[in-house]
Amino acid sequence: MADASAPSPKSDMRRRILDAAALSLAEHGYEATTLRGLAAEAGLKAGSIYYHFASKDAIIIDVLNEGVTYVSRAIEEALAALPDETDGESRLAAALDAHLEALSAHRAYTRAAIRCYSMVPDTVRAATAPTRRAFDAQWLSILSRAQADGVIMAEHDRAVLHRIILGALNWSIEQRDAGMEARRALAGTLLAMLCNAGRVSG
Amino acid sequence: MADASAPSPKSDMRRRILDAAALSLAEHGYEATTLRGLAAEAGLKAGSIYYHFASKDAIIIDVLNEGVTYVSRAIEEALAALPDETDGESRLAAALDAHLEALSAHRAYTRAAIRCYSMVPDTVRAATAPTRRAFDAQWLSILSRAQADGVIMAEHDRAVLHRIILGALNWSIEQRDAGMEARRALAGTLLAMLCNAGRVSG
DNA sequence: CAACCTGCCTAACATTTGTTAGGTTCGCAA
DNA sequence: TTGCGAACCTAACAAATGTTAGGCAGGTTG
Repeated sequence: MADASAPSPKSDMRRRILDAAALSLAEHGYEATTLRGLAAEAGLKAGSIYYHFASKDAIIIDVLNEGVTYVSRAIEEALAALPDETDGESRLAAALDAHLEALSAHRAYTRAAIRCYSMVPDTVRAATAPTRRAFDAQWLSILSRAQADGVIMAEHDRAVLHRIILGALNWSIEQRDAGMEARRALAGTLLAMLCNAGRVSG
Repeated sequence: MADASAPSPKSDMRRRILDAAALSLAEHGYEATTLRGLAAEAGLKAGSIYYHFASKDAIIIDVLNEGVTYVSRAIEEALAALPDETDGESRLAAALDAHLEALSAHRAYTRAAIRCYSMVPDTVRAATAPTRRAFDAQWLSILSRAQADGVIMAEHDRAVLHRIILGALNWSIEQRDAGMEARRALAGTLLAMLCNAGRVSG
């Protein structure tokens, strides 16, 4: 269950630093996230952070990767939990719900990952790019299957659908209220739009 | 036509500073945007910026407001240019196109406005909030009319539709290719999704 | 010529940044 | 008791930040 890289929870300080970094990144961005600020939030002094991390960027890399991984795993597990005979529309609905729910459940990490990726130094972006590419591939695969199942019309470009879905879902982190009611409404409306697009006019 | 606050173009330095700020904000964010960096880009020294602006935040406020205003005015003018008998779906399409085209045409300003708003100091956010509220109202009004015209089913919450549209459209600024072809595909697919949502399953 | 304004510059200020070197404290092992 | 490593601290470093005070060249106006 636990991370392979952390065989025993000798100290939770590393996690507290990551949590503080995620929160600061999500709210104030990369440059405004300072080691002294993180230290104060986590309950130690700035210099001590270097016992747990090699540099500021090493912290940011971990936060950004975790933010994407949370969502990716949530979708993967939600789909894996479905019965084999689940219809295509329900599978798509489960993916949308899982994505939105993960965004909300780990808001600091996901918000940091979404909003800070393009403002971060090249070295950090390079270190987090593989995780993001895998996540993109995951959604493209979902859309591919949805089209194969006839849930979404095949004439729509998957890359375009991908951008619309990602944009619509990820935009929700800018909103104040991330309540379950708002999430259901968003996922429901988006699903209806996806599943009916082109059926009438086409 | 010209700004009331700038009766004559005695110097273009103010605009060059704003352009540099928009570019820096769009690419690197608020804290990474430094007065010395802007000065170097605009072709003067850091201290001289204070002849044109009262502070760093005064520059940022202007950039963020302009970014929103560009899109708002583009939509307003596109709709005003339509014949009175234009059908609802064409009106909605024109709004989507104008929004996307304005994002691309003034990419630095619009990207700065979209990505930096929530990372900026409270004072800056407060100074740019009215412009954004007016823009929100503009889109809500468009959606309201589209529902009245029967283009979009009335049972969908306008606020939810608003978030989906804004998210899908604004997400496009993260992409490398903002070519006209990609814009048309995005607007076309989104329009199809909007106009057909619920017609079958409802 | 003198006075003045525009537009820019230089030089400094206090503060904050990431980072490092060199401790200190504490618990566990031999 | 001695030794040792984990976990943290203090104090400083050079560099960069927004901002300000004061000055200088050049054109316009009296």
